Amino acid sequence: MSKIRVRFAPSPTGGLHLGGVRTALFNYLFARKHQGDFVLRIEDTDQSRYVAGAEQYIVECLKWCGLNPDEGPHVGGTFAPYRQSERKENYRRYAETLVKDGYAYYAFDTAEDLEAQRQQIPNFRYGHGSREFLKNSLTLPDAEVKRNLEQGVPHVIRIKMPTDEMITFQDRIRGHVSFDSNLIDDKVLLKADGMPTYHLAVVVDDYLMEISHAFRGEEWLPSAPVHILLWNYLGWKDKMPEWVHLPLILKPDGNGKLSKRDGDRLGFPVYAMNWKDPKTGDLTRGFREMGFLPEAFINMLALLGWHNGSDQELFTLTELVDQFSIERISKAGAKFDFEKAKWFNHQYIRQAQVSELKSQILVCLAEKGIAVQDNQYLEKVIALVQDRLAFLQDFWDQSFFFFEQPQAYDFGTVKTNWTSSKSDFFETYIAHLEQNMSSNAQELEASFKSLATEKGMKVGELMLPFRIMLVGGKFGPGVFDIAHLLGIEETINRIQKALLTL
RNA sequence: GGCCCGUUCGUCUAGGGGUAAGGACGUUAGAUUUUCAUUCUAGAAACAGGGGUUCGAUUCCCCUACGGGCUACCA
Repeated sequence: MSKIRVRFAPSPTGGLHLGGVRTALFNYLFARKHQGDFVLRIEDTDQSRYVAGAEQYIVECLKWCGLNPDEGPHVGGTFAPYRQSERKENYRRYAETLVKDGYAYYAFDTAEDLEAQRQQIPNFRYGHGSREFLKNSLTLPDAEVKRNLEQGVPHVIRIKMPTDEMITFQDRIRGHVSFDSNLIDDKVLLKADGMPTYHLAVVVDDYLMEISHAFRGEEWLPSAPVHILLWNYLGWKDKMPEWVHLPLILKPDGNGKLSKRDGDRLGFPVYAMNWKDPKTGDLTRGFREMGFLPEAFINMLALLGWHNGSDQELFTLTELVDQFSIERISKAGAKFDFEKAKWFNHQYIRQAQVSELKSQILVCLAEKGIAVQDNQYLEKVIALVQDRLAFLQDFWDQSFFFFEQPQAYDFGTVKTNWTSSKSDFFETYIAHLEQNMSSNAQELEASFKSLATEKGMKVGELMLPFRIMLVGGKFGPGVFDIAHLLGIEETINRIQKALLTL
Protein backbone atom coordinates (compact mmCIF):
# COMPACT_ATOMS: atom_id res chain seq x y z
CA MET A 1 0.00 0.00 0.00
CA SER A 2 1.32 3.40 -0.94
CA LYS A 3 1.98 6.13 1.55
CA ILE A 4 -0.93 7.92 3.16
CA ARG A 5 -0.91 11.57 2.19
CA VAL A 6 -3.75 13.95 2.95
CA ARG A 7 -4.19 17.64 2.50
CA PHE A 8 -6.14 20.42 4.15
CA ALA A 9 -6.84 22.88 1.37
CA PRO A 10 -8.52 26.07 2.52
CA SER A 11 -8.83 29.16 0.47
CA PRO A 12 -7.45 32.29 2.09
CA THR A 13 -10.60 34.37 2.04
CA GLY A 14 -11.20 35.15 5.70
CA GLY A 15 -11.53 33.61 9.12
CA LEU A 16 -11.15 29.88 9.60
CA HIS A 17 -14.55 28.32 10.20
CA LEU A 18 -14.84 25.57 12.79
CA GLY A 19 -15.98 23.22 10.04
CA GLY A 20 -12.70 23.91 8.33
CA VAL A 21 -10.83 23.12 11.51
CA ARG A 22 -12.69 19.85 11.80
CA THR A 23 -11.73 18.92 8.24
CA ALA A 24 -8.14 19.75 9.12
CA LEU A 25 -8.46 17.68 12.29
CA PHE A 26 -9.79 14.60 10.51
CA ASN A 27 -7.00 14.93 7.95
CA TYR A 28 -4.46 15.23 10.71
CA LEU A 29 -5.81 12.30 12.72
CA PHE A 30 -5.89 10.07 9.69
CA ALA A 31 -2.38 11.03 8.63
CA ARG A 32 -0.90 10.53 12.10
CA LYS A 33 -2.68 7.28 12.64
CA HIS A 34 -1.19 5.83 9.49
CA GLN A 35 2.20 7.49 9.72
CA GLY A 36 1.26 9.54 6.70
CA ASP A 37 1.84 13.13 5.66
CA PHE A 38 -0.42 16.03 6.45
CA VAL A 39 -0.17 18.75 3.83
CA LEU A 40 -1.44 22.31 3.92
CA ARG A 41 -2.27 23.59 0.48
CA ILE A 42 -3.52 27.10 -0.10
CA GLU A 43 -6.24 27.26 -2.73
CA ASP A 44 -5.92 30.84 -3.81
CA THR A 45 -7.08 30.55 -7.39
CA ASP A 46 -9.73 33.21 -7.04
CA GLN A 47 -7.81 36.42 -7.14
CA SER A 48 -10.89 38.52 -6.51
CA ARG A 49 -11.56 36.82 -3.21
CA TYR A 50 -8.02 36.84 -1.95
CA VAL A 51 -7.65 38.44 1.46
CA ALA A 52 -4.30 39.59 2.73
CA GLY A 53 -3.16 37.91 5.91
CA ALA A 54 -5.62 35.06 5.69
CA GLU A 55 -2.96 32.48 4.93
CA GLN A 56 -0.80 33.43 7.89
CA TYR A 57 -3.94 33.38 10.01
CA ILE A 58 -4.79 29.84 8.90
CA VAL A 59 -1.30 28.66 9.79
CA GLU A 60 -1.64 30.22 13.23
CA CYS A 61 -5.01 28.61 13.81
CA LEU A 62 -3.60 25.20 12.99
CA LYS A 63 -0.70 25.86 15.27
CA TRP A 64 -2.98 26.88 18.11
CA CYS A 65 -4.95 23.69 17.64
CA GLY A 66 -1.79 21.62 17.59
CA LEU A 67 -2.41 20.42 14.03
CA ASN A 68 0.88 21.29 12.46
CA PRO A 69 1.26 20.33 8.80
CA ASP A 70 4.27 18.38 7.61
CA GLU A 71 4.31 20.31 4.37
CA GLY A 72 2.92 23.66 3.42
CA PRO A 73 3.77 27.13 2.19
CA HIS A 74 5.20 28.07 5.57
CA VAL A 75 7.40 24.99 6.00
CA GLY A 76 8.07 23.92 2.45
CA GLY A 77 8.28 20.31 1.33
CA THR A 78 9.13 18.12 -1.63
CA PHE A 79 5.97 19.03 -3.47
CA ALA A 80 6.37 22.79 -3.23
CA PRO A 81 5.04 25.25 -4.04
CA TYR A 82 1.93 24.83 -1.90
CA ARG A 83 0.07 27.88 -3.09
CA GLN A 84 -1.97 27.24 -6.18
CA SER A 85 -1.32 30.75 -7.41
CA GLU A 86 2.32 29.75 -7.65
CA ARG A 87 1.53 26.64 -9.66
CA LYS A 88 -0.42 28.49 -12.30
CA GLU A 89 1.55 27.17 -15.30
CA ASN A 90 0.65 23.56 -14.53
CA TYR A 91 -3.02 24.02 -14.93
CA ARG A 92 -3.05 25.59 -18.37
CA ARG A 93 -0.88 22.78 -19.63
CA TYR A 94 -3.24 20.09 -18.38
CA ALA A 95 -6.28 21.97 -19.59
CA GLU A 96 -4.79 22.21 -23.07
CA THR A 97 -4.08 18.49 -23.00
CA LEU A 98 -7.72 17.86 -22.25
CA VAL A 99 -8.75 20.01 -25.19
CA LYS A 100 -6.33 18.21 -27.46
CA ASP A 101 -7.73 14.87 -26.35
CA GLY A 102 -11.28 15.99 -26.97
CA TYR A 103 -12.34 16.04 -23.33
CA ALA A 104 -12.58 19.80 -23.08
CA TYR A 105 -13.06 22.81 -25.31
CA TYR A 106 -12.52 26.53 -25.57
CA ALA A 107 -15.50 28.75 -24.90
CA PHE A 108 -15.60 32.40 -25.90
CA ASP A 109 -18.92 33.38 -24.43
CA THR A 110 -18.74 36.53 -22.39
CA ALA A 111 -20.29 36.93 -18.99
CA GLU A 112 -23.03 38.98 -20.65
CA ASP A 113 -23.71 36.24 -23.19
CA LEU A 114 -24.25 33.76 -20.43
CA GLU A 115 -26.33 36.14 -18.42
CA ALA A 116 -28.59 36.61 -21.41
CA GLN A 117 -28.98 32.86 -21.73
CA ARG A 118 -29.94 32.56 -18.10
CA GLN A 119 -32.54 35.26 -18.55
CA GLN A 120 -34.12 33.49 -21.50
CA ILE A 121 -33.88 29.90 -20.45
CA PRO A 122 -35.26 29.05 -16.99
CA ASN A 123 -32.80 26.35 -16.05
CA PHE A 124 -29.93 27.26 -18.30
CA ARG A 125 -26.96 24.92 -18.15
CA TYR A 126 -23.85 25.12 -20.26
CA GLY A 127 -23.66 21.58 -21.57
CA HIS A 128 -25.85 19.03 -23.27
CA GLY A 129 -28.42 20.70 -25.42
CA SER A 130 -26.90 24.14 -25.15
CA ARG A 131 -23.20 23.89 -25.94
CA GLU A 132 -23.89 23.43 -29.64
CA PHE A 133 -25.56 26.82 -29.81
CA LEU A 134 -22.91 28.77 -27.97
CA LYS A 135 -19.62 30.34 -28.89
CA ASN A 136 -17.04 27.65 -28.43
CA SER A 137 -14.53 25.55 -30.27
CA LEU A 138 -17.14 22.88 -30.79
CA THR A 139 -19.33 25.19 -32.86
CA LEU A 140 -17.01 27.79 -34.33
CA PRO A 141 -14.97 27.06 -37.46
CA ASP A 142 -11.43 25.97 -36.64
CA ALA A 143 -9.99 29.02 -38.33
CA GLU A 144 -12.00 31.36 -36.16
CA VAL A 145 -11.04 29.49 -33.02
CA LYS A 146 -7.42 29.69 -34.01
CA ARG A 147 -7.69 33.40 -34.76
CA ASN A 148 -9.43 34.08 -31.48
CA LEU A 149 -6.74 32.28 -29.57
CA GLU A 150 -3.96 34.05 -31.42
CA GLN A 151 -5.55 37.42 -30.87
CA GLY A 152 -5.95 36.69 -27.21
CA VAL A 153 -9.72 36.85 -27.18
CA PRO A 154 -10.76 36.10 -23.59
CA HIS A 155 -11.88 32.51 -23.21
CA VAL A 156 -12.28 29.72 -20.77
CA ILE A 157 -11.75 26.00 -21.09
CA ARG A 158 -14.72 23.83 -20.23
CA ILE A 159 -14.95 20.13 -19.64
CA LYS A 160 -17.10 18.33 -22.20
CA MET A 161 -19.46 16.16 -20.23
CA PRO A 162 -20.02 12.83 -21.94
CA THR A 163 -23.44 11.68 -23.09
CA ASP A 164 -25.39 8.87 -21.45
CA GLU A 165 -22.78 7.84 -18.98
CA MET A 166 -23.26 6.85 -15.38
CA ILE A 167 -20.45 8.26 -13.35
CA THR A 168 -20.02 6.23 -10.21
CA PHE A 169 -17.58 6.07 -7.38
CA GLN A 170 -17.14 4.84 -3.88
CA ASP A 171 -17.21 7.33 -1.07
CA ARG A 172 -15.68 6.05 2.15
CA ILE A 173 -18.54 7.47 4.17
CA ARG A 174 -21.49 7.18 1.82
CA GLY A 175 -20.62 4.10 -0.14
CA HIS A 176 -21.64 3.85 -3.77
CA VAL A 177 -22.65 7.17 -5.31
CA SER A 178 -23.69 7.70 -8.91
CA PHE A 179 -24.55 10.53 -11.27
CA ASP A 180 -26.04 10.81 -14.75
CA SER A 181 -23.58 12.64 -17.00
CA ASN A 182 -26.42 14.14 -19.02
CA LEU A 183 -27.48 16.19 -16.04
CA ILE A 184 -24.14 17.76 -15.26
CA ASP A 185 -22.95 20.94 -16.89
CA ASP A 186 -19.70 21.63 -18.68
CA LYS A 187 -17.87 23.15 -15.77
CA VAL A 188 -15.23 25.76 -16.41
CA LEU A 189 -11.79 24.30 -15.79
CA LEU A 190 -9.61 27.24 -16.69
CA LYS A 191 -10.82 30.78 -16.21
CA ALA A 192 -10.29 33.69 -18.55
CA ASP A 193 -7.59 35.04 -16.28
CA GLY A 194 -5.59 31.87 -16.79
CA MET A 195 -6.26 30.58 -13.29
CA PRO A 196 -7.84 27.18 -12.87
CA THR A 197 -11.14 26.72 -11.11
CA TYR A 198 -11.26 24.53 -8.05
CA HIS A 199 -12.27 21.57 -10.20
CA LEU A 200 -9.11 21.50 -12.25
CA ALA A 201 -6.76 22.63 -9.52
CA VAL A 202 -7.87 20.08 -6.96
CA VAL A 203 -7.42 17.19 -9.36
CA VAL A 204 -4.08 18.34 -10.73
CA ASP A 205 -2.64 19.08 -7.33
CA ASP A 206 -3.98 16.00 -5.62
CA TYR A 207 -2.29 14.04 -8.39
CA LEU A 208 0.95 15.97 -8.33
CA MET A 209 1.11 15.91 -4.55
CA GLU A 210 0.31 12.21 -4.47
CA ILE A 211 -2.69 12.61 -2.21
CA SER A 212 -4.10 9.25 -1.16
CA HIS A 213 -7.31 10.34 0.61
CA ALA A 214 -9.36 13.43 -0.13
CA PHE A 215 -11.33 14.63 2.90
CA ARG A 216 -13.71 17.48 2.23
CA GLY A 217 -17.16 18.72 3.17
CA GLU A 218 -20.28 17.13 1.80
CA GLU A 219 -21.01 20.28 -0.16
CA TRP A 220 -18.48 18.96 -2.68
CA LEU A 221 -20.36 15.80 -3.43
CA PRO A 222 -22.26 17.23 -6.43
CA SER A 223 -19.05 18.23 -8.17
CA ALA A 224 -17.33 14.93 -7.49
CA PRO A 225 -18.34 13.48 -10.90
CA VAL A 226 -16.47 16.30 -12.62
CA HIS A 227 -13.39 15.40 -10.63
CA ILE A 228 -13.75 11.69 -11.28
CA LEU A 229 -13.96 12.36 -14.99
CA LEU A 230 -10.90 14.54 -14.86
CA TRP A 231 -8.91 11.82 -13.12
CA ASN A 232 -9.89 9.50 -15.93
CA TYR A 233 -9.36 11.93 -18.78
CA LEU A 234 -5.94 12.92 -17.54
CA GLY A 235 -5.01 9.26 -17.43
CA TRP A 236 -4.49 9.13 -13.69
CA LYS A 237 -7.32 6.81 -12.80
CA ASP A 238 -5.11 4.44 -10.84
CA LYS A 239 -3.78 7.26 -8.70
CA MET A 240 -7.13 8.72 -7.76
CA PRO A 241 -7.46 9.32 -4.02
CA GLU A 242 -10.19 7.75 -1.98
CA TRP A 243 -13.04 10.16 -1.39
CA VAL A 244 -14.22 11.04 2.09
CA HIS A 245 -17.12 13.49 2.06
CA LEU A 246 -17.61 14.71 5.60
CA PRO A 247 -21.05 15.53 7.03
CA LEU A 248 -21.74 19.23 7.38
CA ILE A 249 -21.82 21.22 10.59
CA LEU A 250 -25.24 22.81 10.85
CA LYS A 251 -26.57 25.84 12.66
CA PRO A 252 -28.01 25.06 16.12
CA ASP A 253 -31.44 26.53 15.44
CA GLY A 254 -33.33 26.04 12.26
CA ASN A 255 -31.42 24.41 9.48
CA GLY A 256 -28.58 24.92 7.12
CA LYS A 257 -24.85 25.18 7.20
CA LEU A 258 -23.37 26.98 10.15
CA SER A 259 -22.09 30.36 9.12
CA LYS A 260 -20.25 33.20 10.74
CA ARG A 261 -23.53 35.11 10.74
CA ASP A 262 -25.14 32.48 12.97
CA GLY A 263 -22.40 32.99 15.50
CA ASP A 264 -22.95 36.74 15.52
CA ARG A 265 -26.67 36.23 15.80
CA LEU A 266 -26.60 33.61 18.54
CA GLY A 267 -23.60 34.93 20.42
CA PHE A 268 -20.93 32.30 20.01
CA PRO A 269 -17.76 32.06 17.96
CA VAL A 270 -17.55 30.27 14.65
CA TYR A 271 -13.97 31.07 13.74
CA ALA A 272 -11.07 29.39 15.49
CA MET A 273 -9.38 32.67 16.36
CA ASN A 274 -10.20 36.35 16.17
CA TRP A 275 -10.40 37.50 12.59
CA LYS A 276 -10.10 41.09 11.61
CA ASP A 277 -11.28 41.87 8.12
CA PRO A 278 -8.54 44.03 6.61
CA LYS A 279 -11.00 45.83 4.36
CA THR A 280 -13.80 46.71 6.75
CA GLY A 281 -11.80 46.49 9.94
CA ASP A 282 -14.56 44.37 11.45
CA LEU A 283 -13.44 42.03 14.18
CA THR A 284 -14.99 38.60 14.56
CA ARG A 285 -14.34 36.85 17.85
CA GLY A 286 -12.78 33.42 17.79
CA PHE A 287 -12.77 30.42 20.10
CA ARG A 288 -9.28 31.17 21.26
CA GLU A 289 -10.04 34.68 22.36
CA MET A 290 -13.35 33.57 23.87
CA GLY A 291 -11.26 31.67 26.39
CA PHE A 292 -11.31 28.20 24.90
CA LEU A 293 -8.50 25.78 25.54
CA PRO A 294 -7.33 24.28 22.25
CA GLU A 295 -7.64 20.76 23.68
CA ALA A 296 -11.29 21.37 24.47
CA PHE A 297 -11.96 22.91 21.08
CA ILE A 298 -10.41 19.94 19.31
CA ASN A 299 -12.15 17.39 21.52
CA MET A 300 -15.50 19.02 20.86
CA LEU A 301 -14.90 19.13 17.12
CA ALA A 302 -13.76 15.52 16.96
CA LEU A 303 -17.08 14.38 18.39
CA LEU A 304 -19.05 16.40 15.87
CA GLY A 305 -19.50 13.64 13.33
CA TRP A 306 -17.20 11.03 14.76
CA HIS A 307 -17.57 8.65 17.69
CA ASN A 308 -15.46 5.77 18.91
CA GLY A 309 -18.41 3.65 19.99
CA SER A 310 -17.75 3.80 23.70
CA ASP A 311 -19.07 6.12 26.39
CA GLN A 312 -15.87 8.10 26.48
CA GLU A 313 -16.31 11.82 25.91
CA LEU A 314 -12.93 13.26 26.79
CA PHE A 315 -10.04 12.48 24.48
CA THR A 316 -6.49 13.71 24.22
CA LEU A 317 -5.16 14.36 20.73
CA THR A 318 -3.06 11.21 21.05
CA GLU A 319 -6.10 9.15 21.93
CA LEU A 320 -7.94 10.59 18.98
CA VAL A 321 -5.09 9.70 16.66
CA ASP A 322 -5.06 6.24 18.08
CA GLN A 323 -8.76 5.60 17.77
CA PHE A 324 -9.72 7.52 14.67
CA SER A 325 -11.23 5.64 11.78
CA ILE A 326 -13.20 6.73 8.74
CA GLU A 327 -15.72 3.95 9.32
CA ARG A 328 -16.91 5.65 12.47
CA ILE A 329 -17.67 8.99 10.87
CA SER A 330 -21.41 9.54 10.69
CA LYS A 331 -23.30 10.35 7.54
CA ALA A 332 -25.74 12.97 8.73
CA GLY A 333 -24.94 16.61 9.38
CA ALA A 334 -24.48 17.68 12.99
CA LYS A 335 -25.95 20.76 14.59
CA PHE A 336 -23.42 22.74 16.50
CA ASP A 337 -24.25 22.97 20.21
CA PHE A 338 -22.47 25.76 21.99
CA GLU A 339 -23.62 24.52 25.40
CA LYS A 340 -21.77 21.29 24.87
CA ALA A 341 -18.72 23.14 23.62
CA LYS A 342 -18.85 25.09 26.85
CA TRP A 343 -19.04 21.91 28.87
CA PHE A 344 -15.95 20.53 27.15
CA ASN A 345 -14.07 23.69 27.95
CA HIS A 346 -15.18 23.55 31.54
CA GLN A 347 -13.92 19.98 31.82
CA TYR A 348 -10.54 20.91 30.43
CA ILE A 349 -10.15 23.95 32.64
CA ARG A 350 -10.93 21.87 35.71
CA GLN A 351 -8.35 19.29 34.72
CA ALA A 352 -5.68 21.77 33.79
CA GLN A 353 -2.57 22.47 35.80
CA VAL A 354 -2.57 25.86 37.47
CA SER A 355 0.66 26.72 35.73
CA GLU A 356 -0.89 26.04 32.33
CA LEU A 357 -3.85 28.23 33.08
CA LYS A 358 -1.78 31.00 34.54
CA SER A 359 -0.07 32.08 31.36
CA GLN A 360 -3.33 32.19 29.46
CA ILE A 361 -5.16 33.96 32.23
CA LEU A 362 -2.41 36.53 32.31
CA VAL A 363 -3.15 37.22 28.66
CA CYS A 364 -6.87 37.60 29.38
CA LEU A 365 -6.13 39.97 32.22
CA ALA A 366 -3.76 41.98 30.09
CA GLU A 367 -6.56 42.40 27.56
CA LYS A 368 -8.62 43.98 30.30
CA GLY A 369 -5.70 46.17 31.25
CA ILE A 370 -5.14 44.37 34.52
CA ALA A 371 -1.63 43.59 35.65
CA VAL A 372 -0.99 41.10 38.41
CA GLN A 373 2.25 41.51 40.23
CA ASP A 374 2.30 38.57 42.60
CA ASN A 375 2.52 35.35 40.63
CA GLN A 376 2.32 33.05 43.60
CA TYR A 377 -0.79 34.75 44.82
CA LEU A 378 -2.31 34.49 41.35
CA GLU A 379 -1.66 30.77 41.30
CA LYS A 380 -3.44 30.32 44.60
CA VAL A 381 -6.40 32.29 43.36
CA ILE A 382 -6.55 30.19 40.20
CA ALA A 383 -6.47 26.99 42.21
CA LEU A 384 -9.39 28.25 44.27
CA VAL A 385 -11.61 29.31 41.37
CA GLN A 386 -10.67 27.08 38.45
CA ASP A 387 -13.57 24.69 39.04
CA ARG A 388 -15.94 27.55 38.49
CA LEU A 389 -14.64 28.64 35.12
CA ALA A 390 -16.32 27.63 31.90
CA PHE A 391 -14.05 30.02 30.05
CA LEU A 392 -10.71 31.55 30.87
CA GLN A 393 -12.54 34.81 30.42
CA ASP A 394 -14.65 34.12 33.48
CA PHE A 395 -11.64 34.37 35.71
CA TRP A 396 -11.88 38.03 36.55
CA ASP A 397 -15.59 37.94 37.35
CA GLN A 398 -14.94 35.01 39.66
CA SER A 399 -11.96 36.46 41.41
CA PHE A 400 -11.68 40.22 41.16
CA PHE A 401 -12.22 40.54 44.91
CA PHE A 402 -8.91 38.85 45.51
CA PHE A 403 -7.20 41.76 43.84
CA GLU A 404 -9.26 44.75 44.89
CA GLN A 405 -11.74 45.62 47.60
CA PRO A 406 -15.39 45.39 46.68
CA GLN A 407 -16.72 48.69 45.42
CA ALA A 408 -20.28 47.97 46.46
CA TYR A 409 -22.00 45.60 48.85
CA ASP A 410 -25.02 43.57 47.96
CA PHE A 411 -26.29 43.42 51.53
CA GLY A 412 -29.98 43.51 50.73
CA THR A 413 -31.97 41.83 53.51
CA VAL A 414 -28.81 41.38 55.53
CA LYS A 415 -28.97 45.08 56.17
CA THR A 416 -32.58 45.14 57.23
CA ASN A 417 -31.96 42.30 59.66
CA TRP A 418 -28.80 43.83 61.02
CA THR A 419 -28.44 44.16 64.79
CA SER A 420 -25.93 45.72 67.09
CA SER A 421 -25.09 42.30 68.46
CA LYS A 422 -23.98 41.31 64.97
CA SER A 423 -21.73 44.33 64.82
CA ASP A 424 -20.50 43.34 68.21
CA PHE A 425 -19.73 39.85 66.99
CA PHE A 426 -17.58 41.12 64.16
CA GLU A 427 -15.75 43.55 66.45
CA THR A 428 -14.91 40.63 68.68
CA TYR A 429 -13.87 38.52 65.74
CA ILE A 430 -11.52 41.28 64.60
CA ALA A 431 -10.01 41.37 68.04
CA HIS A 432 -9.58 37.62 67.90
CA LEU A 433 -7.95 37.80 64.48
CA GLU A 434 -5.52 40.42 65.65
CA GLN A 435 -4.31 37.95 68.23
CA ASN A 436 -4.07 35.12 65.69
CA MET A 437 -2.58 36.65 62.58
CA SER A 438 -1.31 33.34 61.24
CA SER A 439 -4.52 31.30 61.35
CA ASN A 440 -5.21 29.01 58.42
CA ALA A 441 -8.63 28.59 56.81
CA GLN A 442 -9.68 25.80 59.17
CA GLU A 443 -8.69 27.79 62.24
CA LEU A 444 -10.44 30.84 60.91
CA GLU A 445 -13.60 28.84 60.50
CA ALA A 446 -13.32 27.14 63.88
CA SER A 447 -12.82 30.36 65.77
CA PHE A 448 -15.62 32.07 63.85
CA LYS A 449 -18.02 29.32 64.81
CA SER A 450 -17.02 28.97 68.42
CA LEU A 451 -17.22 32.69 68.86
CA ALA A 452 -20.72 32.69 67.42
CA THR A 453 -21.79 29.91 69.76
CA GLU A 454 -20.24 31.73 72.67
CA LYS A 455 -22.34 34.75 71.85
CA GLY A 456 -25.41 32.60 71.39
CA MET A 457 -25.74 33.54 67.72
CA LYS A 458 -26.53 31.47 64.68
CA VAL A 459 -23.54 30.84 62.46
CA GLY A 460 -25.79 30.90 59.43
CA GLU A 461 -26.82 34.49 60.08
CA LEU A 462 -23.21 35.55 60.26
CA MET A 463 -21.63 33.69 57.37
CA LEU A 464 -23.44 35.49 54.58
CA PRO A 465 -22.69 38.95 55.96
CA PHE A 466 -19.06 37.91 56.33
CA ARG A 467 -18.94 36.77 52.72
CA ILE A 468 -20.46 39.97 51.45
CA MET A 469 -18.00 42.00 53.51
CA LEU A 470 -15.16 40.22 51.79
CA VAL A 471 -16.38 39.89 48.21
CA GLY A 472 -19.26 42.32 47.90
CA GLY A 473 -21.92 39.76 47.01
CA LYS A 474 -23.30 36.27 47.30
CA PHE A 475 -20.72 34.40 45.31
CA GLY A 476 -17.23 32.98 45.35
CA PRO A 477 -15.40 30.03 46.89
CA GLY A 478 -15.51 29.03 50.55
CA VAL A 479 -15.55 32.16 52.64
CA PHE A 480 -12.74 31.09 54.98
CA ASP A 481 -10.57 30.12 52.03
CA ILE A 482 -11.09 33.62 50.76
CA ALA A 483 -10.29 35.18 54.11
CA HIS A 484 -7.16 33.12 54.43
CA LEU A 485 -5.91 33.93 50.96
CA LEU A 486 -6.74 37.59 51.40
CA GLY A 487 -4.69 37.61 54.57
CA ILE A 488 -5.86 38.40 58.05
CA GLU A 489 -4.90 42.02 57.81
CA GLU A 490 -6.90 42.61 54.66
CA THR A 491 -9.78 40.59 56.10
CA ILE A 492 -9.87 42.87 59.11
CA ASN A 493 -9.77 45.90 56.83
CA ARG A 494 -12.69 44.72 54.84
CA ILE A 495 -14.77 43.85 57.86
CA GLN A 496 -14.14 47.28 59.31
CA LYS A 497 -14.90 49.03 56.07
CA ALA A 498 -18.12 47.12 55.56
CA LEU A 499 -19.23 47.59 59.15
CA LEU A 500 -19.30 51.31 58.50
CA THR A 501 -22.01 50.85 55.88
CA LEU A 502 -24.23 48.67 58.06
C1' G B 1 -37.43 23.28 -10.53
C1' G B 2 -33.36 19.48 -11.37
C1' C B 3 -29.54 16.35 -9.28
C1' C B 4 -27.16 14.29 -4.98
C1' C B 5 -26.89 13.15 0.23
C1' G B 6 -29.29 12.30 4.74
C1' U B 7 -33.30 10.92 8.91
C1' U B 8 -32.53 7.09 16.91
C1' C B 9 -34.33 11.61 23.13
C1' G B 10 -34.45 19.24 22.29
C1' U B 11 -28.83 18.49 20.74
C1' C B 12 -24.27 15.20 19.80
C1' U B 13 -24.58 10.11 19.35
C1' A B 14 -24.26 4.21 20.68
C1' G B 15 -26.76 0.07 19.06
C1' G B 16 -28.69 -3.26 15.59
C1' G B 17 -33.79 -8.68 13.10
C1' G B 18 -36.03 -10.73 19.36
C1' U B 19 -32.71 -4.81 23.91
C1' A B 20 -35.82 -2.38 29.96
C1' A B 21 -33.18 1.19 22.80
C1' G B 22 -27.28 2.87 26.13
C1' G B 23 -24.10 7.37 27.03
C1' A B 24 -23.10 12.73 26.95
C1' C B 25 -24.86 18.05 26.76
C1' G B 26 -29.09 20.55 28.16
C1' U B 27 -33.43 20.07 31.32
C1' U B 28 -36.29 18.59 36.05
C1' A B 29 -36.06 16.99 41.29
C1' G B 30 -33.16 15.93 45.58
C1' A B 31 -28.32 15.89 48.39
C1' U B 32 -23.74 18.54 49.39
C1' U B 33 -21.75 23.52 49.32
C1' U B 34 -24.63 27.83 56.03
C1' U B 35 -23.40 32.04 49.00
C1' C B 36 -23.07 30.81 44.05
C1' A B 37 -20.84 27.52 40.74
C1' U B 38 -18.83 22.71 40.94
C1' U B 39 -19.85 17.68 42.50
C1' C B 40 -23.20 13.55 43.58
C1' U B 41 -28.00 10.87 43.10
C1' A B 42 -32.55 10.22 40.75
C1' G B 43 -36.13 11.46 36.71
C1' A B 44 -38.45 13.04 32.09
C1' A B 45 -37.05 12.60 27.07
C1' A B 46 -36.02 9.21 20.69
C1' C B 47 -36.07 4.78 16.45
C1' A B 48 -40.33 10.46 10.66
C1' G B 49 -44.73 7.83 8.19
C1' G B 50 -46.60 3.87 5.00
C1' G B 51 -45.84 -0.58 2.63
C1' G B 52 -43.17 -5.01 2.13
C1' U B 53 -39.39 -9.35 3.61
C1' U B 54 -39.72 -12.24 8.19
C1' C B 55 -42.24 -16.30 13.23
C1' G B 56 -40.51 -11.34 14.63
C1' A B 57 -38.60 -5.19 12.47
C1' U B 58 -36.06 0.58 15.18
C1' U B 59 -32.44 -2.56 12.54
C1' C B 60 -33.03 -5.27 5.63
C1' C B 61 -35.82 -3.46 0.88
C1' C B 62 -39.24 0.08 -1.52
C1' C B 63 -42.19 4.43 -1.46
C1' U B 64 -43.65 8.99 0.80
C1' A B 65 -42.59 12.99 3.93
C1' C B 66 -39.18 16.06 5.92
C1' G B 67 -34.21 18.15 6.22
C1' G B 68 -29.76 19.52 3.92
C1' G B 69 -26.16 20.33 -0.08
C1' C B 70 -25.19 21.71 -5.07
C1' U B 71 -27.05 23.97 -9.36
C1' A B 72 -20.83 30.81 -10.86
C1' C B 73 -15.12 32.22 -15.24
C1' C B 74 -16.33 31.03 -5.64
C1' A B 75 -14.08 27.66 -3.11
